[in-house]
Amino acid sequence: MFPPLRVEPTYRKLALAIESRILERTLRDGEPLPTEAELSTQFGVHRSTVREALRELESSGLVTRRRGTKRLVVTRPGASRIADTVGRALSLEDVTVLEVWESLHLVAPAAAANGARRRTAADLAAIEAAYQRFTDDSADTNRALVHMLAFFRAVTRTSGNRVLMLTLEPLLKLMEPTLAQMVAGVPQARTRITTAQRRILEALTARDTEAARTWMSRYLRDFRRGYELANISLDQRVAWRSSSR
Amino acid sequence: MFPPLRVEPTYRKLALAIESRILERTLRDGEPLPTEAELSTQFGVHRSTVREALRELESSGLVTRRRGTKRLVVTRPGASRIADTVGRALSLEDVTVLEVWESLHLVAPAAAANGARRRTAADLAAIEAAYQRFTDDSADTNRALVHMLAFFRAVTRTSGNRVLMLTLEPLLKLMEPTLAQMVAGVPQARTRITTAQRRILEALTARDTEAARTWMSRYLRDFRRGYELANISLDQRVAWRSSSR
DNA sequence: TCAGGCGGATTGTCGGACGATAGCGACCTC
DNA sequence: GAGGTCGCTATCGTCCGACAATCCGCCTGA
Repeated sequence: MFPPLRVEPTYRKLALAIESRILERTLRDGEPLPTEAELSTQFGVHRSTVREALRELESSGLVTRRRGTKRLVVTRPGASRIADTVGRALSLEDVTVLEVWESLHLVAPAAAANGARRRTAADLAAIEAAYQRFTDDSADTNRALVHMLAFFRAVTRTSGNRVLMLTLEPLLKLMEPTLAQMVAGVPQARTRITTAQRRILEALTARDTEAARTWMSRYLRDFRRGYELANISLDQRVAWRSSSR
Repeated sequence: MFPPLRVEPTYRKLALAIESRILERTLRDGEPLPTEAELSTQFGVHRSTVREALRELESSGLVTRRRGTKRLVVTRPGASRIADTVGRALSLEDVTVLEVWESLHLVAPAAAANGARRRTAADLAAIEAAYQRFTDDSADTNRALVHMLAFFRAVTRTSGNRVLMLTLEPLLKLMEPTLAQMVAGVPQARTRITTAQRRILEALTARDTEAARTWMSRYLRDFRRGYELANISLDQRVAWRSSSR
């Protein structure tokens, strides 16, 4: 038995070659990539081929172009890019709001509980800031949403677990549309959100693990109630609008 | 104040155009993409430009080439592709084994608990199959690993939550190298794994939510113990080898 | 020292070419 | 008629070369 031999096209080999340079840190975050012409001569292939490889890397977020600049620079695919990728995949799978909610309800309370132990003063300040912004500036639904999401992020960050942070991101993005609908449609939502956020903040301040978990959990369960009140079915598919980036 | 106007290059617009066709299901899963020449005339751009756009889509997994075939077909980015993307990102962030373990310890027990309620007979059969394969064929570490991962997947599937399944995938991939090290280095590992898996299977069979959660949790905690015995530091960065795909 | 102008370097897009091969149908054999 | 072979054509992979737009660094002059 021979292994099925696969001849990868040149552009793919090229992309892999550059990718591995980035992964092994030979090319480091922030460094500019060689120019297309340079790569073309170095690898001994035509510039068109180089460009195809570059598009591949660009789309996976390993290289990006800073606004209004020409050269590509090496970057790490940030949370928001990953969220895009994952969110798109999930929406193509016709994942329901319920599934996303469940996952969020799994991640966020655990993160909060973890955070209650390890949160720093800076973490707390960030959470408080998000909380304040929500209470001060939640008249506009979109603004309110932004602050809510920021609160989630800030709380999750206290867990010190970057995997959780990265996991959270697509969930938030997928929840956003229905969440907006809910906040807009349920009058008492803002008050309840404020209360829950305050309780969570207090729990984190007091380093009370269980309170943090519980209140985050209640907070999220309240969302479900809100959905019912706003007549949003949890069985509907999540919405997705591809961010042009 | 004007919003910063950004002129996207043609290849990007093209990629977005095709992507949105896929997202809105005008182009459906499995359908072949038009040929490059066709796209080139339809959009009125040069074929090179089309190709750059296609590379972008290809790298994001929205279109793929079936082995030994020419035409690109529309596909949904599968779990393993997502796992690649996420795993790469996490490894670039120098995420530690501990962080991944924590996340796994968060997801898997919850999935098992959920699954205890909704598991079907087919689910059970799949889990049992994975369990059997592990007990029968765990002499070779790599084989053992494959079966272990299959067990996790099968259990998580019972939760009926595709978000969890997708979340699990990168975690497994990131754990794999250290897990292999552990299984290879700790003689009693195989026995303990067998036991834990059997308990989990039994709990799921009996629809015992709490037992399922507990045993999965213990199972994972046992990994930590194994790491200690095998002298694997949880603070080390996760390993990553990019799968050529 | 800093604003502004200038030229080269780099990217974006294009036209076209050519070899390799996957896909497909015609044709042949049993 | 089923199955296999042959050859054509469409399509992809790669290359060559060109040119406009524009970013960048340098130089100059106030």
